[in-house]
Amino acid sequence: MPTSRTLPQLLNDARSWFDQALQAAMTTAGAPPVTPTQLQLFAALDEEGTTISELAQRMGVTRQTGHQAVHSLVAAGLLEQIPHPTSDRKRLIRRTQDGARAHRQALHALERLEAELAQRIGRQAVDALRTALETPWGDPPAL
Amino acid sequence: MPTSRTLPQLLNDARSWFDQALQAAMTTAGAPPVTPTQLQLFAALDEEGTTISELAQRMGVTRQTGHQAVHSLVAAGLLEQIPHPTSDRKRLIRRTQDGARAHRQALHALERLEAELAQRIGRQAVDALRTALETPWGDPPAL
DNA sequence: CCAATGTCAGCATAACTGACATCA
DNA sequence: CTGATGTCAGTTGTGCTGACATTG
Repeated sequence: MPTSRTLPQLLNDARSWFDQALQAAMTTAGAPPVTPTQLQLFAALDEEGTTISELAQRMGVTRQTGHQAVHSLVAAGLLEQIPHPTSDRKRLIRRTQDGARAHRQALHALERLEAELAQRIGRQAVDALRTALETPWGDPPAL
Repeated sequence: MPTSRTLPQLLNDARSWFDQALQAAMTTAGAPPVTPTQLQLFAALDEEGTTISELAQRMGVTRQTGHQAVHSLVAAGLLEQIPHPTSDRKRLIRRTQDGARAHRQALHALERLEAELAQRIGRQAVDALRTALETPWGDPPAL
């Protein structure tokens, strides 16, 4: 018996489980395939609209990476860029109607997945998982 | 207050925490930078040597992806390919001495990281995390 | 002039599929 | 011949850095 699998591996497998299931759920629902990365972008948006720079900061990626992610979602018709009310330099990112719908569908699918997981490994285990992950871990240590 | 972050996001953040810390620990130790992906490859090896196809199966990736990962580690001097005793077609992958050393260092770093995490969020929370992740989740549901 | 913002272009990594030679 | 194996080549997705125009 080899030593137990490492936490990074286990975390990765868990993430993959959700990724695959979310993809499957969205495609069978005929919805645009929203990846968890894109879902994270949607979650970082607010209702009034958000600039790309602000969005990138919230997601913890560079401005350019944010730009690219937004660009592909604009191309897919799920986001739109509108002029900023007070500044010509800034442009606000907003969900289109299709985007808002896809966002709701994805969130709903995740809720069902979490419920399904609770049935499989126990509600208590899922809650403990959430709790451990939601507790702030602080900066990665240098040791 | 927006609804709580999704589990895939939380899992991703946790994985990133380990990734960054492991990278930092290895480079400050002067060791070859072993990514968690590469660590997973090492974990899939057995002592006698393993074929690329077998390795890829254990990692859950394609044969070609496995080949590529092995190739870069051979180039880095951490793995070597030796002829198979009974078949000319197969070639066995083994760790070099450097590879075995880097592997041990990485595993040790992860142990210390897990201990550090236990100090920050509690041993109980870390144990619960492990337990929830180690419980078999089954196949991703189709819903 | 300076700093923030958006954008374009290019690079790196890690996954994938396709194609092909080889050998049990 | 067939199937498994190793390999090469190309594509995709997602992150990065660098460079540049625009504008407050």
